[in-house]
Amino acid sequence: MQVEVAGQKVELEQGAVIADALKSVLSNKQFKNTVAARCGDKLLDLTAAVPSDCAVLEPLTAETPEGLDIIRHSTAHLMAEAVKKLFPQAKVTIGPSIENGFYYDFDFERPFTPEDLEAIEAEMLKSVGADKPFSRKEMTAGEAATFFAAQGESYKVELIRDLGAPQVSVYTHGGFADLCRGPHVPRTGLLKAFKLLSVAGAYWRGDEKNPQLQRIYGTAWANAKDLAKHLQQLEEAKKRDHRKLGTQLDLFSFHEEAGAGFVFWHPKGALLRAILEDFERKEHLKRGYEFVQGPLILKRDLWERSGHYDNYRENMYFTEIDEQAYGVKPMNCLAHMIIYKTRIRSYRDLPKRFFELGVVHRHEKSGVLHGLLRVRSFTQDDAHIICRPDQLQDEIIGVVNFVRDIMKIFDFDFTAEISTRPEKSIGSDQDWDRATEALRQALEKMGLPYEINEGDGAFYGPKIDIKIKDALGRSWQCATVQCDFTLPERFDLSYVGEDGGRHRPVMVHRVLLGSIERFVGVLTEHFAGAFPVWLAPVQARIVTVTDAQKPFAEKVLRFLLEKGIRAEADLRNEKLGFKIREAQLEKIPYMLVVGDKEVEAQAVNVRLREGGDPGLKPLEEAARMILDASQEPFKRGGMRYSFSTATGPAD
RNA sequence: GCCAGCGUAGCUCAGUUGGUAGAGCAGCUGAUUCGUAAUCAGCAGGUCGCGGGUUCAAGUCCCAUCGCUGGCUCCA
Repeated sequence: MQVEVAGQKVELEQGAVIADALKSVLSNKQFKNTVAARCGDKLLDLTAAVPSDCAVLEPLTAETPEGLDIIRHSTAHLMAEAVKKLFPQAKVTIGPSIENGFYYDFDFERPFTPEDLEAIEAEMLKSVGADKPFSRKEMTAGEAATFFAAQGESYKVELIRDLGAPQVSVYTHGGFADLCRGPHVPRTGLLKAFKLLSVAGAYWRGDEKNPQLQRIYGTAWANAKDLAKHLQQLEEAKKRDHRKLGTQLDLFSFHEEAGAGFVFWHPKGALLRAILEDFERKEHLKRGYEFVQGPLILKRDLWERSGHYDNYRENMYFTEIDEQAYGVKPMNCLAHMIIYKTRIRSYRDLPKRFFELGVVHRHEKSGVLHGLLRVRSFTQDDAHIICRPDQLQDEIIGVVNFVRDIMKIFDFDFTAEISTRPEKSIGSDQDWDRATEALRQALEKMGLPYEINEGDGAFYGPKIDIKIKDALGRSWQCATVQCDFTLPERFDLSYVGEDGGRHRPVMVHRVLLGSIERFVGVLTEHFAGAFPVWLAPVQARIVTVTDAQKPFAEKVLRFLLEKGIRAEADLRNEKLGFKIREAQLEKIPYMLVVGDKEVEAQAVNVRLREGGDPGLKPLEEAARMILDASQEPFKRGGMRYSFSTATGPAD
């Protein structure tokens, strides 16, 4: 048969081995770097036969994403071999490749220690040195089950049973055998650049009710250089960790004596929040939102009626006032619905867009708290849009547009997901289908790529989740758009239609930044603490050279403050270099040096955080420079403010 | 909540096999008046997260608890 092998037409015999086929066209060096092969969308072991329907056969090196993935997965096998050798009682489960590396879960009588990891790593290196071949063997499911049962590998037996396939593959290298679909590198000698990183508990099949396994995480790369680079990046990421920067920049703190997951905002952090909040208020007004505000606690009866008590109770705080039970709000929707219901609404009044920077409290499990990114008390930039069913699509598009504009202003990339009905939920299948479809169509119309997250919706409706990444590449949900046909029903929301009859509106829950706390956290890491001028709590610091310039420096400060610039003056009796250093460490965008020359010229000497040095500038010009810079993201943003007004259908 | 690791001065960290706590920075006082990332000197600062226990003796060992970190599960 004719096959195009690595770009060359080759005549192969039926059943020819891939490695041989590749060897015939590749140089020795190229072949040595080949870890597997691809035929169409199939990834294959080098030891496999060329499939009879294969037209194009490509070698995969460690440099390709697929090749790297195979290296990582193979390294997981290598680790499992080492673990079984050192701890024969450990049972193997699964070991996939993940971003930057791999993990493998073991059932073992005790947790692995850091010393164990060292021993395991040493054992892995031995196996690499021995350069053992990975060999694949096909077995019937029955044979494989018997084979693994004989070794006491009960998890593998369970996997074989659940796979339900008649035929399975078993890979062996050295004395170690593992059930796996493959493919793998041909020899352990190809796995050189890896490091075991940590141990963690993980539930079998990700279910809390299952036994907890011992998971070992590792990272693996094509070569030592890439590995070193990655480890270096991990170090770099630590430097931009918002928890560290939060202390360094004096933005916020946490206090054991006050309670876990509660943020204390220091002056600069509180100012940063306020800047974000002002920005949001303005942008919401431009888009036809109205401000509302409800109380922090509401009677428990209301939470029972809304379904929160049944579905969200374990995340709520409760209290009692005058022998009456109350719940602290974990969400803002109830107050907004109550406000909606204070009068009869006409179809002409819709959509109503109620916005609130609402403080919510959620009892998150202790183990999930994480700096600002996961707290127990936070402020949502929350809105509820109550509209007619025929307006739903446009409203969702409006919100997604809003999200896109905002993310552009902050210079964030984001990914979108649609989450569908979870097991624990309320409402009819029909409503869920309609709402899910509305969300899907909105993203389709806007041409945004998205993934489907089955069963991950809120209990009252499906949602679009927008995620952005932190310094370590972990994704955090910020914006979310949730359709809700259920709460309007439960709270009997209505509007009077053109026909004079009562109709049921639809409600959209949505947040843009998600929580101010989380957003500040991600923002801090995104900019490594060097906030753009429009967000920087301190935009300019005046630094004097000696005490002699104090009066002029104070004059400059008043001038800048009057212009609306967030400025402060460092008048301390310290050397200029020292004051510059401090301002630099505080990541203040503008340093305005004032010495005798500047007093003489009635000007300031501008130094930039980024390093440039615009030099001597008259006060007016310096102020304009700073104000211009703080407008920069809005100029490039291209915000869209179109929205439907609440006047109903054409008159 | 679960698994593991960690909690020493405001911050960053030392502290030997158990022998009774130390540095740098920050702070305070004084000197210095200086041109773009650290001026010098002195002083002060700790119930070693909190509570039990073992021991002649605990920052060090054990138990419990609170908190933090990395995961798991869950979520904005």
